[in-house]
Amino acid sequence: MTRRNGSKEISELPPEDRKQRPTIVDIARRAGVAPMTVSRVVNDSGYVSREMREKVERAVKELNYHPNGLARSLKRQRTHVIGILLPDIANPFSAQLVSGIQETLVERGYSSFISVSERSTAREHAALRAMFDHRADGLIVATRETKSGNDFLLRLTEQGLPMVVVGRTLNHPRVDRVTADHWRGGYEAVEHLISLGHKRIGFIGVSPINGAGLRRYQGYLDALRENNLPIDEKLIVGPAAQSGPGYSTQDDGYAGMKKLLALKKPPTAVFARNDFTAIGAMCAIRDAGLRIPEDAAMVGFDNVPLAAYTTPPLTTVDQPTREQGREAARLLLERIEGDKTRERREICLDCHLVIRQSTTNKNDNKTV
Amino acid sequence: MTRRNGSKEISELPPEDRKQRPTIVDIARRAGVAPMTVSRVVNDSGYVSREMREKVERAVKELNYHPNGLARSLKRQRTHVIGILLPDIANPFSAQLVSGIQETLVERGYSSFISVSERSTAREHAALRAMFDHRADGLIVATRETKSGNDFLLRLTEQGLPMVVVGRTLNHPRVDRVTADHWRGGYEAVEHLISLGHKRIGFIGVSPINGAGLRRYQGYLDALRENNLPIDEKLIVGPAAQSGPGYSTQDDGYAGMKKLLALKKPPTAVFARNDFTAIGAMCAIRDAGLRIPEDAAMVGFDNVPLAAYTTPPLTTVDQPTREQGREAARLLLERIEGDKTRERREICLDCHLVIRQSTTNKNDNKTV
DNA sequence: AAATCGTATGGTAGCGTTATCACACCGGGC
DNA sequence: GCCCGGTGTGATAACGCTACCATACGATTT
Repeated sequence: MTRRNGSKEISELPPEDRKQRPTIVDIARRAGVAPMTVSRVVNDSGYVSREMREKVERAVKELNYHPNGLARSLKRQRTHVIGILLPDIANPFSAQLVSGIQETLVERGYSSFISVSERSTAREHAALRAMFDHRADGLIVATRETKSGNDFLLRLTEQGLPMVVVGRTLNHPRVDRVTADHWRGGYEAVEHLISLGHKRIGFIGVSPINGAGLRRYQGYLDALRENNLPIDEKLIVGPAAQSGPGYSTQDDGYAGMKKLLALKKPPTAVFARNDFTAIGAMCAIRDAGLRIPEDAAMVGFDNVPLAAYTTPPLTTVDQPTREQGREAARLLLERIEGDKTRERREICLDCHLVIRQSTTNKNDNKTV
Repeated sequence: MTRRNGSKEISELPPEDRKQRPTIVDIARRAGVAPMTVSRVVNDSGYVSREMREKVERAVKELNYHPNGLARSLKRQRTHVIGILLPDIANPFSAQLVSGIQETLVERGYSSFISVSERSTAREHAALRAMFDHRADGLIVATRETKSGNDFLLRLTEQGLPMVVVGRTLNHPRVDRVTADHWRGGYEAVEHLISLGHKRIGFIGVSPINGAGLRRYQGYLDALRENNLPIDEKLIVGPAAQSGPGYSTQDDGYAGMKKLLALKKPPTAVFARNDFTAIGAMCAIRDAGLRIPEDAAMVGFDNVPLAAYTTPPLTTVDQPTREQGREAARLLLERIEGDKTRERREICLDCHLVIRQSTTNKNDNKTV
């Protein structure tokens, strides 16, 4: 009983009851071996005789020993923890991304801890700082780009923290990148509308701040251009400029669509930045007493599970989110366990259009 | 240059370039003081002269020093990290809960790391184990109850890990609990339907496994009983029994409603276990060519942001999720920083019914 | 018979912090 | 002149673990 002091508390409990978590020394004593031998058994490394191994394993079980991850990580200079930074959580995209990441990580013996920035740069900083200080072995970052966020990420990279970004950019030679081809997804969505005869096609959800970086929006612009349709800025509406990183919700969709419907010549079809925005917009159309798709067709982006259950079911662009997660984790582990300084790598996966009744009701109008 | 060996790599880089993160010793050397003094400056503890403090602060800034959280936590026996265990992530409930938790935590100087069980007990175990091994100071658990999950949680509690459960139970004298009054929420939802004249009211989303534990469902049963309406088991349909913990999605809602509509006497109103289930059910009603609420009224639970944007907007029960998060964090910190062995405490917050057009279209039929 | 090798175990030293004690200085009160 | 309390600084020893080296023994090999 050389452990701890705080003398008063000790006397209140019988010494054996003090639920101190056992350490490797406790196990060693109990099994009558050296701590080093316990370590070898627990980590299954080096030579241990059957006899010793059994003694140790018995002691481990009896005291319910689990190694202290802090001490182990400190010594090994490896935590086997990957930090995942998400913009927000209420979101099928986040869920599938995490699911894909974890799929790869668990089979390689890593755990992952998630943090959420909630569109606040202060929170983003705090989360990154916490991950860095607790020495995560690497980071997967899926937050939206901001100036100060980027600076911070670059600083961490410079300090040697391996990093992969998903669905965004970060310009650094040692930061890998995984995305889906949002440009093409947007392009095909708009081509689909054009092929249905639409000529006035709106876009909801782009804010002046980050329109340049939004590739699905660039796809929209390019599809119009290449089909010789005019780009009418009145048909492009975004969420009210806000302090945080760009984002767009059902509220923005509703408000945006109202603006479009108030125009002298409203669009006959609308491409929304994401499915939630599209859902909000569809509400506005319905509230205006108009029909979808006859009076206004709608396309979303992301193919969230709910998109099959809107009224009418939503045409949208599917991106392989889970696979992006898997690839991101793979790249990160490659860098962590292999060459930390190898040149950046980029992986771009394909999107594809899912046609439902919000653009055409030629199919019979059933959900499933 | 006493640091590290791996001799070959060293010679390839000029020694100054080795991006080793600086330690407290590096700072001490640079500032010409003892490590202890650096520690005092960094932690703002004990006596330090202005002169020393400035020297140290300069060195800290120049080398961009940040203390190693592992070492610090190991020494202090405190990580200042709280683990949050969520059932899944694609979910406004999770988002608001986390948001509330973090609100409280950041102002008290803690960080939080999230893990997701994704309805797999194996994942749940792994996540808990990782949190425990990395010595999180406490846990907030919002996963669904399962036998093996409960056992595991109880073991961790017995080992002295402070814990609060949210929206579920865990029977242990040292585990606090935060919930909303789902029973009353369910009760009021059903009373609302009864007051509109409904007599055949269905329930979607309960599986035989955990119906007993689902308090909103008990509220449904009790409301029927106390209004002398018969409980008809044919009107109660759940997701197909499955291995994992109970859950219910739009898919279950759609399938469940189809079953109900196929009955000889289908219900005139349905209470769904959650909003997503309700949304799926509404699709099934529409696909059957029926009107909401005239042919079938619908009530959900949770008041997710999307509920205001369904067709028609969904009557549902709102629970104060963010506040549950705040309370959970408060209780946990109280236990961590105060009396670790104090008796369990329970906090139950009120729900309230939000009436929209899926039960009555007397209001004018606008979304906002 | 000596050198070599695979197997088995333990000792020691640190990973990067900080609690604790030790010491040293200064001014003031007796 | 001595003691005291407040102030300032550093040395030392952990926290719990594992990399590394040292040792030891039996079985080959030369």
